[in-house]
Amino acid sequence: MSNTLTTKLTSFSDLSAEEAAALDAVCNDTFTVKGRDLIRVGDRPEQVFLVLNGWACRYKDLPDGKRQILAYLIPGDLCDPHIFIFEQMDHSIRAIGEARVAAIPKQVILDLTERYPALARGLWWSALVDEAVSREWLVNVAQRDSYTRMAHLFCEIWLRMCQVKLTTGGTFDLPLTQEQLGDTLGITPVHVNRVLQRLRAEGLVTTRDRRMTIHDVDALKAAAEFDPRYLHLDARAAA
Amino acid sequence: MSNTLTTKLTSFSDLSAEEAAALDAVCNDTFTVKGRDLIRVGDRPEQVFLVLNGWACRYKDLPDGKRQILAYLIPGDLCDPHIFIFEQMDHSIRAIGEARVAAIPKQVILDLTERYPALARGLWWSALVDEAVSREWLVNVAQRDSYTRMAHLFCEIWLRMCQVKLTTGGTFDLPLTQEQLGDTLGITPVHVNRVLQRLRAEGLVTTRDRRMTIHDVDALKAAAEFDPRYLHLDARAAA
DNA sequence: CGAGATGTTGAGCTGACTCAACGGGAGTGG
DNA sequence: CCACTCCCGTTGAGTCAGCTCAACATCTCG
Repeated sequence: MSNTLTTKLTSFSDLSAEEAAALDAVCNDTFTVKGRDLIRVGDRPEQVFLVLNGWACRYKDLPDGKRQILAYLIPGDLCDPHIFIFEQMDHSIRAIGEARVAAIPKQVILDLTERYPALARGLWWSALVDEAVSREWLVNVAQRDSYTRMAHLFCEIWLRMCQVKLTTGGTFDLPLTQEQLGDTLGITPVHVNRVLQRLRAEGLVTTRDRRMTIHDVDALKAAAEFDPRYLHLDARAAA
Repeated sequence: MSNTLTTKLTSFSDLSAEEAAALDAVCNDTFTVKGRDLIRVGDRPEQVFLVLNGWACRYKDLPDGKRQILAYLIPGDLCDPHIFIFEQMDHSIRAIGEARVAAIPKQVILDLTERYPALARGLWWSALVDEAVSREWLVNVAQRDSYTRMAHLFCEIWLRMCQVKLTTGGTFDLPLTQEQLGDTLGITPVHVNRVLQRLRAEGLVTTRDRRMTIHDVDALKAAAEFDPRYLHLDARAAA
């Protein structure tokens, strides 16, 4: 069984058996964390983390105690291979709930991308998608009301989970508390609760045991004004 | 007189005379635009643009007519050299006011970074800073009220303009309309006006003829809860 | 000299916030 | 096995930052 990163990259372009094997081999140093920081502001990481199971997030804390979640790292996500150009991290990365993570020395990544150009290209593509997602989050928070905003986030998570084949029916893991959703969307936990209730009342989603079910993806997309192009999922078809 | 990109990269690490010259030589194909798109959603650009004079911005339009500005490109800014991995742009880039721009074929960039590793590293660093800025914008819009938010934006612009030596005293070009400020900060033009008046009333800034003067940078930083670390300006000192 | 773009002001409205309370479930310790 | 506590979700009621709508003032430029 190959790792999730392989699954993700395969959605971009075919990998040879050798490349897939090289990617899998990279994950020998794995460990489990639970709700703890993997990387903290000010660190200068010498390794790259790959999420194998569970979720993590990038976030920033503000002096007044507020927190903003900048991105989710779901299985198959790599926290940036380029970061070692900076002297220090300007944000932190933390596991959400329990997560299994592989630590990969940066040299291993460098060797890998040098030997296998297809992998290099795939990782590039993946990093660019992460940037595109970040841009869309800005649009989301700045321009859409809380209802549309939350629906939009769920559509995005849905598609990303589909990409790594972690959905069954309309259901997938969503290990977030309402507070964390609030820190993602820039709204209060109280308000998250009310908006979520509306989405449930309209029959769009159900949540249960840290899992979410989307009952009508198209209806949710419509509610979210969702245009999936920014995820660049079609790279394979177009290439 | 060398171009502004050279100035910017020099703030990261020294460039040899040869490297600086190579960078300058790249800008032979220049032109002037005024408030028009350089790149549009759906395009697949085969070249990279370097802003020499004036400003440009990345932006996205929404179906309901709203617009979000995602980033400003000021002199010395390159619109990403990696974008050609994607099939199509997911946002547009437009000149703000009148701007002089150099069009650089992507192959020229590739050659340059291959021949001069120091340049490659500098461009890397610059791209990473752009990402860091984008993350901070998300924090800004999601977590800070409109007053703090606007002050924060002005602090950032101030430091970026300083980096490319485009400030004189506390004054610098700010070719933005209040509507564009609104599209940047996620607030109404009407509200931009009122917040701006408050910043003026408190003696923090003055605007006149599309130029801004900051009268007390420290006071403005305090009002903005501004922490400049995300701009990674100290790369040189730390390295 | 007219027209569109930009900036300014006033007045009323509303989406999201604050504060405060309560319920249920999971873990912990006695 | 119960009592306690903490975390998380839920609900209600009042408040406010920022919005909408609408008018008007300036300015630029053809």
